[in-house]
Amino acid sequence: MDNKVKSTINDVAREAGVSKRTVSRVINGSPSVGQATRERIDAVIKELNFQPDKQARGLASKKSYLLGLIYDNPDALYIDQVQRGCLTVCTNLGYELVVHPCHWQEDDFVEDCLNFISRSNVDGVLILPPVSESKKLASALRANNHPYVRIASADLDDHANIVISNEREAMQDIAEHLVSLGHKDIAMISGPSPFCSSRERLEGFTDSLKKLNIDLPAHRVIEGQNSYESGLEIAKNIFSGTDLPTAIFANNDEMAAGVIRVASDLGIKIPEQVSLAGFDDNIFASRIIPSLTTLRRPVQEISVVATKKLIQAINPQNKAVEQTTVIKPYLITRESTAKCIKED
Amino acid sequence: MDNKVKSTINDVAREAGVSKRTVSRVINGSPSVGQATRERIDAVIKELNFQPDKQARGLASKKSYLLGLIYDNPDALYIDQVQRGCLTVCTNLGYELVVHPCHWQEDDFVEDCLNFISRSNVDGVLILPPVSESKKLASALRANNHPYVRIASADLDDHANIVISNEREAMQDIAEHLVSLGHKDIAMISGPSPFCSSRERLEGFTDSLKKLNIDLPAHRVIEGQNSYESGLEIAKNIFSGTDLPTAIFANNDEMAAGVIRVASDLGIKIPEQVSLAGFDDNIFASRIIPSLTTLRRPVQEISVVATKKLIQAINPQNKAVEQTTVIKPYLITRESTAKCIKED
DNA sequence: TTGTACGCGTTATCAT
DNA sequence: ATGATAACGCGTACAA
Repeated sequence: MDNKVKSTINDVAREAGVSKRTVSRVINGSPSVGQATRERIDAVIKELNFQPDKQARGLASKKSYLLGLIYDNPDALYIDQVQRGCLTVCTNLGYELVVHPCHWQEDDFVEDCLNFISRSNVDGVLILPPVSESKKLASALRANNHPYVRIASADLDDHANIVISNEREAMQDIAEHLVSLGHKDIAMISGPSPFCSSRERLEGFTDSLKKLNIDLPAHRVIEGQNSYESGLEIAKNIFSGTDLPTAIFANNDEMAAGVIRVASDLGIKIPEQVSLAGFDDNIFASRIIPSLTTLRRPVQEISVVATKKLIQAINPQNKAVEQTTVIKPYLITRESTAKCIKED
Repeated sequence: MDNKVKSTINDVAREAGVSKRTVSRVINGSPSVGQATRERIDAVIKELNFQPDKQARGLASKKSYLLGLIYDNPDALYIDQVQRGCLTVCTNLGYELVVHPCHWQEDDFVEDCLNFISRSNVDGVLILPPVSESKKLASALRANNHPYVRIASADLDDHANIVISNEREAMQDIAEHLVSLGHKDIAMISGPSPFCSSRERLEGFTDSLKKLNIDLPAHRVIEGQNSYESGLEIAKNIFSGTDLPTAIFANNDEMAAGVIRVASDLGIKIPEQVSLAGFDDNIFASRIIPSLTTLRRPVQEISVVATKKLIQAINPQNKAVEQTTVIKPYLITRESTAKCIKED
């Protein structure tokens, strides 16, 4: 196997007895190449194990065949799934994935991302929540003509530039699930109010419950920070009161895990006394005791769609294939929710 | 801010009134540039916000300033930490990180990795366990002169090419911890025997216990698959027996989580009846009930060292700074281990 | 349908 | 210490 010698387009051209311009045409799938010529060149390409050099290609065409992944998300599992989904598309189309964690709360974060893009020469970027909610970043990218696709939980951009996880609608499923179990006094530990996802979930939950004739009063909504510690703190508050809700929805599994911990410490049985549900289907949602009823985003599917959109945005000449834009999370029922035993 | 126009080395040269060769020298820190010239050029570089183009640089110098990360590891948290550690070094030195998950059990995996390297033009690769244990991959890389650094749990390469997590020695800590709590009848759920890490941990545990005059008999060692499901299965076996061990060490937190689940289902109290410890300090180790005593690898620190080594391997002209090679995991004590109550 | 010639932004060779 | 000039591998007007 002549792996050692990297053959160039010139080698292919010489070997096939054509000019390198024609080889270039074949590589890039130009239609104006004779059938016979194309086959001959294809054969030589295989024989020589030729792969166009990304650097040279980039230098000449202003394309790097690199995609950037911008995120600032403590959920490693989420990131990992996004990366894997993304790469299934990338590899097929000759793209590579360059990762860029950032700190979106910091002042220079937009500059930092812009800097990353020009440094690395990525052709476009995928932006994960919650960074994807940044209006500033999106405008900056648009202003600099950088192709991008956001993954977010609300409809905050042109549909060519976004894939939406419809969390508002997904909340209907958990609302119906809890109500069908007989719960009427339900509490919600919401996420940080600046996040779209928090608002979508809170409003989706409230609305869905209302449709089922259940009220979610203000005192039953407590804002958390989406962290385990925050879950601990709020759970202590809830459980120290005299009238407990019969069910709790936590904005994510992290906080739900905090609730489980406090309940366990206080001897409160989940789901016997209080039902509990989370959001994410985080890795420990199925491991924890009791295992968590939760809503799972089809993360990998979402990132596949997003990557396809991004590559489409980078290559506008390919006529736009219609792409999905909205994907709904779905309910996973486990041990932490059960029939409400409280009498009316 | 003239962000829009990307200035080139020519702009800098013209503006500074020198040839571009000199600018190039300044960029690359060549010593043979006059003090005054250097300062003038530096000023222009700042003024024009000039950044050398990676593509062009790569084409000319055969360096892409891209680093590859090769792994096949279900533990997303581990990967994420590696990436973050790696990037702290990368960003400072002008490198970017390209990720490449692979399937190291498959036949063409070496070829796939080689392919990735030539496709992406990465200057070198970081290899994570368990892929890092592959002798075939390492030889192939060496044969093709591809710089690489492995992160592994045993001393299986030249110290310039490896960072070792000394798990054998770390096992001494958990052994001492359990014995100091009075445990004498200890079981171990080991990892898949083909993995170095499994062997290191098993032998390390056995030896450490022996030094403490505790025997780890063959029937107390059960081989697992490092998966939650595998933990479930083995735990069912152990707990269905008549004489239970007083402590169990599981090769990772995933399997330990399985043990906790089965114990909970069977009404066996951890740590009251059986102490339990894991390895990794996985995300749920601190969330699960009871929280897990475990061994944590300083993953981020390890990946920082590994990345530095890799960049050093890529640029051999920089005189080798002495680098750490061995880093020991450390014990984290939580709820799942307690005093042995069983009488002698 | 195919080929020629040049340019992309940088590094490297060899002078001076 | 500095500079002219040729690579590097590929894409692309323009020509044929």
